[in-house]
Amino acid sequence: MPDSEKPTLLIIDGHSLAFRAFYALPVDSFQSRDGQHTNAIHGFLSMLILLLQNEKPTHLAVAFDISRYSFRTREYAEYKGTRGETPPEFVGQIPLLEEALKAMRIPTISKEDYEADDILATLATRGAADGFSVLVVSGDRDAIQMVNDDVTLLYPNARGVSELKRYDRDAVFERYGIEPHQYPDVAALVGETSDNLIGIDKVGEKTAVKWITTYGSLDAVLENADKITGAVGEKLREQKDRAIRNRRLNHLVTDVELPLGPADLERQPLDVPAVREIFDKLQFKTLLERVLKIAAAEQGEDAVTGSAPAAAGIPVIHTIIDEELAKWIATQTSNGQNALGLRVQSMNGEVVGLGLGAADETAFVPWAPGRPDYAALEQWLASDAPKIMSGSKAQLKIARDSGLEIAGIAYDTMLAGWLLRPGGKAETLESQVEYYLGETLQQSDPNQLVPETEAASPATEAWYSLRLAAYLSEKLDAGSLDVLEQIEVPLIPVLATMERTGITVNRDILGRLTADLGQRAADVASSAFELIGREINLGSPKQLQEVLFDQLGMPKTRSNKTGFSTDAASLTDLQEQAPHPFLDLLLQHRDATKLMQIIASIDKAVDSRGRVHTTYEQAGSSTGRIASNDPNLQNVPVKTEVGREIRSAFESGAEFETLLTADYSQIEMRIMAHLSGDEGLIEAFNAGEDLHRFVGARIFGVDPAEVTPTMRTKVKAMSYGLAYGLSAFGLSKQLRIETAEAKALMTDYFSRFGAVRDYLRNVVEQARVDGYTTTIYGRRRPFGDLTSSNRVLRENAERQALNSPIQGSAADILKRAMIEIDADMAGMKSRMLLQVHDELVFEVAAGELEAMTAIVRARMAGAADLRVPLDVQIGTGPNWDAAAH
DNA sequence: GGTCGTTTAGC
DNA sequence: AGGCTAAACGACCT
Repeated sequence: MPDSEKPTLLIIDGHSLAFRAFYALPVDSFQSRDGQHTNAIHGFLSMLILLLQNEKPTHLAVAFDISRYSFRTREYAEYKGTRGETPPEFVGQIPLLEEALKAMRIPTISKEDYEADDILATLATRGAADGFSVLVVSGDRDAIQMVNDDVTLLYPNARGVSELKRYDRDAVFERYGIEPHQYPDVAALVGETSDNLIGIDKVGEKTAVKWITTYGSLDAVLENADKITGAVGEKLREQKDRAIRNRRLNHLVTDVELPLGPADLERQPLDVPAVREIFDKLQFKTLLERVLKIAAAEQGEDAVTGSAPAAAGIPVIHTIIDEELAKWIATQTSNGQNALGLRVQSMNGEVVGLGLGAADETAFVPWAPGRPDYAALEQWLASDAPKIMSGSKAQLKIARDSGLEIAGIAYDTMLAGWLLRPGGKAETLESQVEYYLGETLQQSDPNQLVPETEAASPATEAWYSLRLAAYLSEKLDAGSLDVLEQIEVPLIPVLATMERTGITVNRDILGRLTADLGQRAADVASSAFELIGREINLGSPKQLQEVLFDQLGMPKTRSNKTGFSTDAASLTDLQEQAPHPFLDLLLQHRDATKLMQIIASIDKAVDSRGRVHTTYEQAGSSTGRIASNDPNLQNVPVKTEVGREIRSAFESGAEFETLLTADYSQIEMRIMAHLSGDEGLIEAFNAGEDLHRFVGARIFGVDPAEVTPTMRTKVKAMSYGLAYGLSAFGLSKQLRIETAEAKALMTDYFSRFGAVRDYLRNVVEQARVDGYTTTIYGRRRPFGDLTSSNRVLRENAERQALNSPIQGSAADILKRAMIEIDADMAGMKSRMLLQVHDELVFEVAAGELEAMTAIVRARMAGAADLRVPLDVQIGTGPNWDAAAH
């Protein structure tokens, strides 16, 4: 086989190259945030990248010494004894280097009792025998002995690691005048200072080479020692034991037993997220880019075959417009069994194309009104045949708007990515391709009217969805995968339907409220301006600070980044310390304008049919909750009278009988009772009595009937605060009581409900060990800061960790209920409209109230099997306020 | 025009 | 020094 066709095995002496890099690069210029030195890692990796680019190895490994002790030091204690202590700045870089290599999926090999060079020699020998072209990278001169027709040595020159000198057979001969296999014989005679091997006195390289070329080998030289004249001959005869010992020690072992052979060292695709993580930690920005670039290039080369596709690695896109489509789908899915990637392309809310992605083929189907017959495609879309998508909810909605039904959504990479890393920035298909696969999804530049780059085809996007799904599923733990498949994916069409349905809003009510509030705001503002003698922007914290603290000379409130706080709590405090009518007016103004804002945000979202459609953010929160936006219908006011008037504007649709609301009472406390197993709390819920009254009776040692409203308020605040990691200070602040009293309240609470305290402590402790928390259904949330030395960061993380399983489990439970309710409602006219964390809102069609009540109650109460019952409160009425209870 | 900080509505 | 959000606004920067 010609050399050019042989696979290339590249093997590297890790320590030796890293050590060279350490001395070649200035220590001080390479440090990460936390002061970790990185010069050796940087030098090593940049050399590695060059090697990957220039040599394009098909197989690759890095060998490391385990310690400085080996069979050689046992045989000759002084071996390498001249080497001083390893510099402390070097120590610690090796594990990080190994971590980086692991992320790059480059095998590292070590063997007890042997040196890295023995591992290299073994791999080189076996590789050569197996038909590889072998490249050895080592800074140890003994490695020269490995060189032969199949093995080339790359040796760092004096300038460090930026250049490697290539020693093949000819180059060795040119440099030393000997064959590579003779090198150890020469070295045995000359000695090797760096290994503390002393050679024959007076014998230098010139003499040694002359002898070896004359006689052929060290053995032959020693046999003919008598013939060598002069003082050097005398020394040779005197000191031949040294040469023999040296030769024994500098012989590299070529049959070390290794866990991996050359064939196991095939180049693997990078673990892109892991590479990002470690390079980020090391702060290697440009190196990261270079690594990802060559990784992408390698991927491309692998996949390019025959007629090359436009972008590297991506299968050719078939544009299919006729009956071939049916055949293509049937073939690619094995008649609907196998999943395909699917992407709905739209323009101005209309479907204009569909992308389909299989493992090795992709297809694009143009879509237009008056389109050809796509019966097979439509049938496949509407069937349960599995589809893998990215951001499917929005596409599902658009498809439905265009009269296209999509069922069988089996996977959504956006949700999978979120479950893997909840709470981060929302991912897009583009960012996922970049982040998880290290490749680039072509995007048209949204800032250019005539984009220079064309966006990727929906077919390509569908193909990427498929690849991402495979990657993400491997990364997800069993619990998260379960949440994905059992909760999040089934919820997609339910949410899509709710969003499309929307809820009727009575704009007349909103208009009236806005007018009233506007009038009140204006009145309050003018009174306020009169009081302070000038007109300011009451919405400007900066101007308020001038008025409050400079003009009116009020005591300073707690400070924030821009000065002193003017929030409601601070203003209420001020009102007590330095009463002033301006404060009341300001609070009233805030109240009125806030409500006006919320009304405006709802009002401007009302569509031509009088309904507002929120968008649920399914993959955004850290805990598993759904968020609502544009407009947010999860923060519609309710606590004040005006708030309830706003809610009264949300009505059932004209053809419906009533609105129905259903909510869980104290679901988070019930989850705490379940998770902690606290007998007292469980009894409280099973007793069916008012929770806070029951708990208050226990804590204050009175009969439930004797629990005063004050006692109840305190207990309620304490109970709710528990799930948030509330401190005695926070409790005292909220209840406006002394810290000592708050502390005593907490002590009393925990003396009665100790298992709750134990549980909360345990959650944090477990999260510290695991690095994440888990909900009842297996949803995870990772935490890094629980071990932080920064107290603020650590304590914040602790409170988040103790809250997450509770809030997250509650979210899981309502989601499960929604899926079940939606299924039960099949064939009914009534519709699910809103989700507000622990509440669902429905509009009920005539004659369906009884059935709906039964379904909703049964499914919500039965959504979880807890040690306490789940209490569901249901109410009905013509509007959201009236339907509340 | 974009981002940060503050404030406040809900759970 | 209380967990999870969305949204509006002012202030500041480019």
